[in-house]
Amino acid sequence: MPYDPSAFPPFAVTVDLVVLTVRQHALCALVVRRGEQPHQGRWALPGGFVRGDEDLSAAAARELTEETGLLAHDPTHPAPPNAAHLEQLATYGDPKRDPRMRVVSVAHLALAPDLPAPRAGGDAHSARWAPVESLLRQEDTFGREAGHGEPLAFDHARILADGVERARSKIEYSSLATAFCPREFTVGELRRVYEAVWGVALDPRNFHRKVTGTPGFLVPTGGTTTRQGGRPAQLFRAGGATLLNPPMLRPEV
Amino acid sequence: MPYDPSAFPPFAVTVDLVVLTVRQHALCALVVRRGEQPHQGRWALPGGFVRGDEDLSAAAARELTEETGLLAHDPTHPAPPNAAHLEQLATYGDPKRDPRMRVVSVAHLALAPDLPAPRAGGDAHSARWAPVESLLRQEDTFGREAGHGEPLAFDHARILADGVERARSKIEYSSLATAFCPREFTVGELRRVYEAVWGVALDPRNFHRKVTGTPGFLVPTGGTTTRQGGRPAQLFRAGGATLLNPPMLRPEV
DNA sequence: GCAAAAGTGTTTAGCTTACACCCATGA
DNA sequence: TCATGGGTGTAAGCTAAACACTTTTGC
Repeated sequence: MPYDPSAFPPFAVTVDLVVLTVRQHALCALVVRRGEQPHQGRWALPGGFVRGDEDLSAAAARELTEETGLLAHDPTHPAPPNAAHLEQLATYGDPKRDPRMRVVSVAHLALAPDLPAPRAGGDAHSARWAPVESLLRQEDTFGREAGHGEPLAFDHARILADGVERARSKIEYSSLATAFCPREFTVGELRRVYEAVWGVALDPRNFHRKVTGTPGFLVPTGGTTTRQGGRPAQLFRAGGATLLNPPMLRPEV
Repeated sequence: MPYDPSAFPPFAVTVDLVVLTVRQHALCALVVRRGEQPHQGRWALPGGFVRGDEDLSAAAARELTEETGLLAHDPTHPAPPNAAHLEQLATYGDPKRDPRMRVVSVAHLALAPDLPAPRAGGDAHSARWAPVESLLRQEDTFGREAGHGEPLAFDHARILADGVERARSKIEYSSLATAFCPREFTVGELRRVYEAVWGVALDPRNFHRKVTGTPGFLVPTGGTTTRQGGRPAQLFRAGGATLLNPPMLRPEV
């Protein structure tokens, strides 16, 4: 059945960002306070319109830098100090997802190390890191959490849940967990990333053997640190490997 | 940096389909001959514009039915006889990917059993199943293949490659390979699906043990068939399990 | 009978797990 | 000295890979 292309309906295309980090043993997402209607005053994922001459990934990288100061990191090049992992997540286009007009949102997932402080940019009045656990619990129960009573705007709870699930599964078979760590980190710090993202406890001894025994995952820098207390721990940087084979095994839920 | 939403640039949004099947031991994709400019006469992935009141998945399901007669299959419901698996793949929005206008394409991946014959629909003059190996080889070498000399239109070779990669990895840890099989199938037929998608040979004996030993993957129907020759083989239907744990292991490349 | 495909049994190697145990530091 | 986290050793159990072998049909 032919469809007249000259009469194609106009869409607005946006990018929304699921920016995840690990702070204080909890997986957190960046949310911004909406400054305008609809859902004014509600928390939402950062995002914005794609410009006319801009690729989707470029729009996502631009929004990421505006909101956080982080640079999207092309994995084929050496990482700048404030690098974050950025990848496309999925696209959301329910005709009713935005009451103003037909908006298709290309969601992206960013993984970043713990930052000093979020930086409010774009049209957001303020920004904060919130534990994903509390952001997603609201979707089900509407239990009012300390300081932020409403569920996320639009379909952003759904997008966040998809992003979290992507991150949880992807650190199983890739070295992406290092994107949550500073440039130099210890095995224990990397383990705490896995524990926070998966929400489980891992055996420190087997974890150590596993990650140090996977070729290309970690490269020792030679230095040590005692910033976590206890015996000095070796410092590592992320190695060149991107796929872990065999993968890290997530314990049964 | 605020950006005036009232001045958002208008986009056309399309869905493109990577429809895969296995025929004669080869992974094949559905391609249609373009009937109009640009790239008139070239092979392309089937697709079309998303309508004004239509969700993205609904548009993809509509295009799939128009092109093949297959029904997109909600895995929470029992499968109709002509069911296909359909899922979102990725979104492609390079500003220059279509010379006519700014088009964002939300690609979807469909997996279907071997069909009697493709059915030309939409604005396509004709449709055919082509081995993905030959469709993707053209991207690199431009070696002229029998009967179809040019690479795919637009960025469709890239989209196809992404869809094939998704299918190859997803049959590792999910029961999706059964989507390539008829409703009742033998272990050997399922193995030939894996072999065609991965392009490797698998040990029939270990494969048999593995798939029949994974709970919920296959349920015996009680019947047998000799349509593959040799000793009669038990017939199975896809079980309720969607995730395979432990996964099928793809041999080293 | 013979070819062909379907299945079963068995051995070996690699990996995960659980946990005992030792190491090096700060307080 | 003790608490804390870092790191190594080791034995048990599970899985996959390789392959010998039996089963059941069509021709």
